[in-house]
Amino acid sequence: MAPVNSADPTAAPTPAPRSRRERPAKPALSRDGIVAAAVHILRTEGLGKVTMRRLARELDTGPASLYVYVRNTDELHAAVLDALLAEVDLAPARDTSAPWQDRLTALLTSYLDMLFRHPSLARSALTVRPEGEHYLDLVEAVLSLLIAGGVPDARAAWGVDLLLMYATATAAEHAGGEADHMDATAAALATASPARHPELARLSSTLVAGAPQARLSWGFAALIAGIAAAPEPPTATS
Amino acid sequence: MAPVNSADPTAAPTPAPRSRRERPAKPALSRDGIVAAAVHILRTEGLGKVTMRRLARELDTGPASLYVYVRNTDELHAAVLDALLAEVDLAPARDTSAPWQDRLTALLTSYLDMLFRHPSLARSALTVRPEGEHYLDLVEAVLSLLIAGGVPDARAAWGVDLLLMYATATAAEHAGGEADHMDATAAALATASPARHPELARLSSTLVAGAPQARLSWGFAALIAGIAAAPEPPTATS
DNA sequence: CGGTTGATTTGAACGGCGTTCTAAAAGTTT
DNA sequence: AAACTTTTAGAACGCCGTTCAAATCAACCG
Repeated sequence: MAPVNSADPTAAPTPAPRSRRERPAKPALSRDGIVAAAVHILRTEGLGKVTMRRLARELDTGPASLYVYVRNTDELHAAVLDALLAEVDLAPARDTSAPWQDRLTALLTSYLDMLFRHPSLARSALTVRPEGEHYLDLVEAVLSLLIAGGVPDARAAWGVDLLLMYATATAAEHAGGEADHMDATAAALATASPARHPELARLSSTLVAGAPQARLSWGFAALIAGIAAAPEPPTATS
Repeated sequence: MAPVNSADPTAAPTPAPRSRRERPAKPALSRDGIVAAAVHILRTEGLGKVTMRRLARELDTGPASLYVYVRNTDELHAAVLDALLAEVDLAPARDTSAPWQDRLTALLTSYLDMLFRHPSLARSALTVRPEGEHYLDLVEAVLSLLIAGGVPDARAAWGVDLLLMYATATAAEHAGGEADHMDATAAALATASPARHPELARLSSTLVAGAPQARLSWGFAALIAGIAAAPEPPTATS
């Protein structure tokens, strides 16, 4: 590993920034500012670098200062996720000219594209509990499309979970080195002996076949069909 | 450094083990032994503690020694996952007396129960690329059940992904404090104003309704139905 | 205007982590 | 017995989250 440090403190051009209170450019630390800086780091260096210490460095302060506005790292990541959720294009939900299935697929694809744009974020998107406004917007959009498609209330409500989870999990799965994943899976499949894993050996090529895009839209189609076709859930009042 | 090991199985009452070369009881470090110890830590302390250093302490050695048998922490976690995959009950795949859908649900439920038994593991199960023998067994079982159900090859092959991903993602979602998750989501939904989120407000109770078990089996049913009903994927040769 | 009070900011520290390097020990071959 | 290869240890580097008590700042009150 190269111990590269372009910002080596011993080689500071400003000889002695005695205290960081010298420079007047400090934007006065706020939750929004913190999240914005975190998003910037995410964009340039990935979620792995969105850390309290790195973020404090970016804001020219100490890590402890952040804890006034953010409870912990998980909450920070959740806030970043919600901020990025604003990028999702909700227009398909309102456009009434196309079939509702196509609009739903377009909406989910937009959500998924956002996650792909920031691969490292996808992993945490599954586990983080989103509470932000933008997340509610997304849920509302998916839900209203299902309702518009004539899906009964109960199935629509539960189907939202299914659809969003599928999109999120797909992004999370492809988060690590993309080519690696498929290659490794294919290699593992190749080790399947026809004796122990007959079906797997027979279909090994089909299992990994298809462009990601094709698999994805097929998955959406299958889910939408399944939600519409599944039996009505019990209407028990929990 | 404190060589404190209250739960060391080989705990020697010798007050000052000057060097760890004193005791002869060292089981001679092997990949299997390492994974077994890691599983033990997982069982007792969760995945968060399955770390190179903690594991080395457990094995009464230094962290560096482990790197001969395990490339890095991710690979260690993958090995632990595969080891636990052995707990999944594959019997439903062979029992030909029940309807295939029920057997498939039983199989997936067994897989999911394993993940619930070790909640912290579920999160990494999504991102980790499983290459072990037990994972192949599971895929083979699911695949053969779909084939047995008359699902055409291409759809069955792609459907396996869908089903396993759903189960894994469900477990991962419930990994964090379980009650917290539902409560927080419900609270977030409550903040939805009927003006901005009409459908969401209308169905807020339905969205979080139902026992986890009921939602789960409904999800399986929807997926299975969707896989069977979805259009045939393009038979392009990639 | 000075002083008090409460919020904000900060430096320092504690304990933990992954990983790599180098040297020592153990085991194996010649 | 000597030369080698593999396995094990020790130590270190640089990161991380989080907490604490002190310092600073800002507003309000007399």
